Amino acid sequence: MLIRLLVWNGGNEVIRGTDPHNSSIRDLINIQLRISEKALKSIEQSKAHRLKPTIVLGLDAAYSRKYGGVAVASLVQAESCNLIEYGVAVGEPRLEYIPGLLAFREAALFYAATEGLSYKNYDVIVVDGHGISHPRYAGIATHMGLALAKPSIGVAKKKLYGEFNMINERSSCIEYPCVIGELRDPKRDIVLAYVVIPKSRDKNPIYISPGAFISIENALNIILSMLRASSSKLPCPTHYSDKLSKRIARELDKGIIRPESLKHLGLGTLDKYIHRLS
DNA sequence: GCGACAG
DNA sequence: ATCTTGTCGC
Repeated sequence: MLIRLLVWNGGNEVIRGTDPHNSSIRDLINIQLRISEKALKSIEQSKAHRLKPTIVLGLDAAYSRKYGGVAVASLVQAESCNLIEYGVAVGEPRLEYIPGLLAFREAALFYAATEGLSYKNYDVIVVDGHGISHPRYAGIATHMGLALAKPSIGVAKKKLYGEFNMINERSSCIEYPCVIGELRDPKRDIVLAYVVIPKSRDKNPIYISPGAFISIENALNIILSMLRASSSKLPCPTHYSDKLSKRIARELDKGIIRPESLKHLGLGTLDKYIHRLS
């Protein structure tokens, strides 16, 4: 298998060999409780900093009927949104989809996609999914930030957890992207995510939350700047990963490409793929 | 018991 | 996430 089992166990290092399939739901939840403790602390300590990323990593996955999950890690230039290179990982998920436990299904594949990259000094990670706007403050973006030891941001297309609080009427939006509200924690008095209407034709909101090592304000302004440079509803890092993972999953099923050939896709840049992006 | 429920 | 044709709009 190309996928390597790997999850963050809440300690100080990534543990290899932990299999979600052989763990109880309770065990997985306990791991998240330890993760969020670390993440919330790192977010708190980041309130003084202001990160201006140069290179950003985007993570997303699609599914192939024949081979399972297809994860893509895209490296983009923050300023221009140009795709620099991307890594791919394919493998059967070790856990079914369970709301709140998505990380145990996809994080290992994301990590594997990252291993194929030749450049690893990116400044921030953008993940398709939530960060701390999660019932245990440990969404997949939080898992990835800790696993890769980098600031991480979650950009989700649907709400998972939190109480929506309107800041601006949608009708009052003059320019896009437009921040219309926030997701507040029903238990504590904190903001977990910002709700933003993108400037694309799709006016459904996206949810921006910090994963780890970054403040929510910093996470918001970074994503807002990338949304303005993108024609998509998603910021370019996850937009590239979304398009590439879906195309690769489809071509794998159609037999146009084989899993073994992805080892090559995982290294270096492939202009022919970039140009064929819709 | 009744909703809510990332990808 | 995925299953799927035509169709509305820039």
